Amino acid sequence: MAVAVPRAAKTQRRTRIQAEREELILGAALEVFAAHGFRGATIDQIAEQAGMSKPNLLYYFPNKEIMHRMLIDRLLETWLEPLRKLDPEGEPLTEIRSYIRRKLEMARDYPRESRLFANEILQGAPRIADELEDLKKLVDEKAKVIGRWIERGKLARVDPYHMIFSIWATTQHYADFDVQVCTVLGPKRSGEGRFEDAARYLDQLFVGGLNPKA
Amino acid sequence: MAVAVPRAAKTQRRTRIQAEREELILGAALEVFAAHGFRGATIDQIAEQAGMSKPNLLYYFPNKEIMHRMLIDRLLETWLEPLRKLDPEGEPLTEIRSYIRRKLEMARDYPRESRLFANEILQGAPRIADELEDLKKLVDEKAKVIGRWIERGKLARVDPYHMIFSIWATTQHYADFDVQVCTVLGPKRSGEGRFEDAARYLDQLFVGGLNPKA
DNA sequence: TGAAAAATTGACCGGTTGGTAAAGATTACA
DNA sequence: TGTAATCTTTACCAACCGGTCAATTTTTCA
Repeated sequence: MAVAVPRAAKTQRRTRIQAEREELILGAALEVFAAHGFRGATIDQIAEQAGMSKPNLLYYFPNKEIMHRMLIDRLLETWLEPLRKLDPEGEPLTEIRSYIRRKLEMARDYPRESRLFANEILQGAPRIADELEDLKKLVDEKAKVIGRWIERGKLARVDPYHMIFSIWATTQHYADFDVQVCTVLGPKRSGEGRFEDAARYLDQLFVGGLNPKA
Repeated sequence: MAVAVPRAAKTQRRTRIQAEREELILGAALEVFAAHGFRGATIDQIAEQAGMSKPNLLYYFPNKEIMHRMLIDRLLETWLEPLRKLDPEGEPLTEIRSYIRRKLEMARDYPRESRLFANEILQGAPRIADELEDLKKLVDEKAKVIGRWIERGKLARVDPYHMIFSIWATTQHYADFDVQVCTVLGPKRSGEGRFEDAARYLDQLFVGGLNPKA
């Protein structure tokens, strides 16, 4: 009789338990979505990971899509922060280098978020077409900045878009393809030090490749 | 009564229809697995893509795993060919540049294979642990070659393993993240010319980054 | 403390999925 | 041509999956 949908209660403020449980669930969902993709993840798995029953989980999030959507939204917010921080007034090569460093740190510290995103893009981004348009706007803006740097002779004459792609690709690779990276590096080199090696290498690669001397 | 399992018939050679149908099915399976991942793909989808009924498909491949396994095996065979071709006797920078070009061509011509592999790695490579070990051996071998080139002053002093990772990442990015690449480039630049632009950029990046002058 | 609100659970439901059984249609070939 | 092997289809099943319901337990707070 009584419609008991506290999650959707419009004007009602959230309980302490609500806030805690929602965080717990989102963490579990991130783990499972990142590991199996949207279709491959089951609500039961997420519930078990969160240590609760399926109906209990569904009491907080009415369905799978909403959990996924919330994770994607939250992800994009923090994920694009390094690119937003690219400072048009800064020293070009320094800006690019710290962008690369920050992106690599994110791959190290938030691999699940990276894989969540990769899963979604890989399967054609069916649920985030709008967000990709926003991403395009940000990239357009930053590509212009990079273009101006090039005009001023501060960087080699490269395509700014493909430059950004190559930064994304090389840094996120260490999160998305972690299993492959660790297997290939072998047990001795696949400790956390691999990120320092990667940072050193990428710095060499991009400094060499983007220096305007050529 | 009679066990009718012609696919598994040991010593019997394959029918013409068998060969045709198996190829048809594997093509359909590649399409669906690449788009949805192993778990996300359904036998019904694959059967429909192949234009036949599900039981008919299962007459040729007894289950989903076997189709997937066969695709992965076939994929790795051709996928690693460019790396195998890296010639220890060739001119180092030229060898690397053609390796990059070949990998980029594969991303352009076989994007489904790339996505199939990416899906598998992304989800922890549960079904191809053995194959990854073989991959490691090949990379170990080629890393030594690259190491010798560096010792001889033919390449900048970079980590060969991370160098290979960066080549994989930047080239496969154009297959795996195609949706994102096309959205960001916009309708005008996302034609097939994007691969030529990518080739030009990657050539600049790696030639600059790997030149031994520094 | 007590009662209302919030949180949790077990039982259940309709649809999907991987896979099977068995009978019918087609093809190869002696 | 006849028939045995191969191929295809219809009907089906058990397990799983997303989600609901109603009842129970726990928490909040007047």
